[in-house]
Amino acid sequence: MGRVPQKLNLSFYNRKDVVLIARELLGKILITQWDGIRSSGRIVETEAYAGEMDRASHAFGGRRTTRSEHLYGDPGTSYVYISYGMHHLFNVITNKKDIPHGVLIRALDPIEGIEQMLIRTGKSYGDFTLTKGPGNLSRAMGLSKLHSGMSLTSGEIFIIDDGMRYKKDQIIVTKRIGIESAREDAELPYRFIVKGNPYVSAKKS
DNA sequence: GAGTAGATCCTCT
DNA sequence: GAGGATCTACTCA
Repeated sequence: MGRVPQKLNLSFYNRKDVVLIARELLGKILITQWDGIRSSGRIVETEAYAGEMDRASHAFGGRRTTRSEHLYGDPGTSYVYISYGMHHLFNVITNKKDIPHGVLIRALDPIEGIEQMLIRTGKSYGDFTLTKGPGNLSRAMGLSKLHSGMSLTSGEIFIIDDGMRYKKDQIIVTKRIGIESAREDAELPYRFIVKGNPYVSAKKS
């Protein structure tokens, strides 16, 4: 690619089309850096959550609670939330403050800090479940609800663009998964995955 | 390989 | 007190 990697800045996150942002996040690199350890991975699966009109969103119908508060935060911040009592899910906040748009990062292709990820998860090298699925991903990267509300444009969590682009025929668009209770909105084509990547969630849509 | 149940805890009703 | 933007292990075939 030959391009200098650039950290995504506010002008990437503050756009209105959360579905477009979710699509563009494919191929970007998510990096966490704390305790002197750097871990990173290329994003290969995302889902868009489109605010108060989206039944699958925690903010559906204008619910604004302690849990979903960070969904309403500034663009370019994180929203980490615990599901089923044990899984941390990492989201990127988009659009603008008070608009609860977010992109759930569902899977990564690990690049740096794999040793550390293996230690965090207790898995062994070559295990594709390491960063497959939002719960595993957060555990491997060391993300927890302590990191909810953190800025992604400075500090310890950020996303860079190294110029890598997936071609149109490498990207598959499907409906979202794991949100059966969202009824008809579960059918929306808001999930983006990279074709053939072994770290993409195995679960069928 | 497909289908199902259990784990486990925070949040909302 | 119920249920969830999930994962794993176990069953059956």
